[in-house]
Amino acid sequence: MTTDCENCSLRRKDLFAQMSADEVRYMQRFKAGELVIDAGKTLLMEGSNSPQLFTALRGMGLRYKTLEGGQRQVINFIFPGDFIGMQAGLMGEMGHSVEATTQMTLCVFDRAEFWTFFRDHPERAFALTWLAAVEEHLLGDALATVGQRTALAAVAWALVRFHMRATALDMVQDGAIPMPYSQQDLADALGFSLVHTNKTLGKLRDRQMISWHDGTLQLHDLKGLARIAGVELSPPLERPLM
Amino acid sequence: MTTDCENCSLRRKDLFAQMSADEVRYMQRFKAGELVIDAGKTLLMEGSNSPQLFTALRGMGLRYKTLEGGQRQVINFIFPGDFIGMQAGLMGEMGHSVEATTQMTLCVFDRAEFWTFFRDHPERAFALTWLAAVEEHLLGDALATVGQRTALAAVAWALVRFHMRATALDMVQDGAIPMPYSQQDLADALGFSLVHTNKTLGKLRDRQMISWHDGTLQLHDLKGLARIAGVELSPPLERPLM
DNA sequence: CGGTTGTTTGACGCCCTTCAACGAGCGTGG
DNA sequence: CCACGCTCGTTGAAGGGCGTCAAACAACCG
Repeated sequence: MTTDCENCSLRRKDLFAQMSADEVRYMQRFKAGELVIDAGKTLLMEGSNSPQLFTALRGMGLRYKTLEGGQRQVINFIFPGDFIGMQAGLMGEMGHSVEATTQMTLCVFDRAEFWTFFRDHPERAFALTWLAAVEEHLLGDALATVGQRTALAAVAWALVRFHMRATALDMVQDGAIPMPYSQQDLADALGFSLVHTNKTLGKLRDRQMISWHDGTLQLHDLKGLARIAGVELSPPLERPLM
Repeated sequence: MTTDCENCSLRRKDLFAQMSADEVRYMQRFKAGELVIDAGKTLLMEGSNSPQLFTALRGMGLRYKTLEGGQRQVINFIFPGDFIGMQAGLMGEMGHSVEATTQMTLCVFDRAEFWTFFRDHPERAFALTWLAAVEEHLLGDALATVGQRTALAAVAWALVRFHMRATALDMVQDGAIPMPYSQQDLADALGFSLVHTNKTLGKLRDRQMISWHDGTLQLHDLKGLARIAGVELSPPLERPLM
């Protein structure tokens, strides 16, 4: 019993670009099924060549790379609506691993059908490229904060970004955001040690700008955080949904 | 007097994926002209919405973002064959600035024609998406080094990567690579200060692994550098040429 | 010749890493 | 029931990698 693209609640979020009825019908045909994966399991491995592509329907995960020294760099956090596996679909090899942080249910597409996108449905192919461009943009931002911002600014940046994305997906209730990730995950995303990340979060907590416990995050002073991060509080980029 | 795509020497490099004669003809029609830009000049500004797209034919440049504090993060170094302006072409706004480091000559495409790619030439549209996926892959690598590697490993990584790309483009003569960038550029790419980057380069020089002067870079111990960087010495990813 | 840009080196200090320890929550098995 | 192990968050102390400040040198140019 899978969700029809027609009735998919994700499609109605403001974050995602409108799709024509024709496009929706086409995606429905393209959809091979749904996959439920448990928390902590890995969906794709770096270097693998998966025959399937996914878009996250429910749940959250993360993309990461592992270096030779054993260090882990978290590339980004995966929210519902994110498309997963494009690198394998296009280049034949994933550049990072993907793992589920909570239980996730994913829309499954067959990679073999991927090519027909470009031949038969140019709007969808355009959307795919658009998506890749958005990811590149976001990765550029992440690179800039990891490279240039101090720990305090970097943590504030990550939390603000997280909040904006969650807000765009209507995941915020009474100012409380589901936050399934560990401080280690955040540390690995920002390139800081766990200890220092923890102490930096402590500073923001002492200033009563955030509270984060029991898998729930609250930002009590969004403007203050944005000032510390050095970013504008603009809504996230509109993006296509696959 | 512009270069015909037919005779473009870039197309013959191993780095770039083969194109059918049909594709070459189509790209030729798509090409609006050539642009020569002087060293130090800005080609695209962050936030701008350029009506034109480019691929670098000759010369080198760099992509960068500027933060509110005035810091600069270099996103990557631009080599001949790189496609420039995709973000503006797809999302309507550049996420970073682009500037010429040496004099550059660029192939100019009209953005308005961009859409016809997807409608009339699905192979080219596919190549474009492929290109975006490659960039995402490379950015992920960069993020991992900036986030996780020490200064010595990061500098070695950057030099090895630079060497491999230059080699794939036949820019190496007697082990000497043209290196038009300043140490400040490298520092801003890796997220280290100029002083510390300089001292790190000094260490590699003292070990007689590199020499870099007068705009020329030589790597005397590629394997040693790769070991310090913690990377495999694999050839760069094949990529499409626009 | 002065002004500018880029490289190099030394001194000093701090942000961040590492090491270490402790507590809370939570399953598992005695 | 409680002991036990495991994960995760928290805090303190010590040390080092890296940033900042400063100055000098070389190359280039008007």
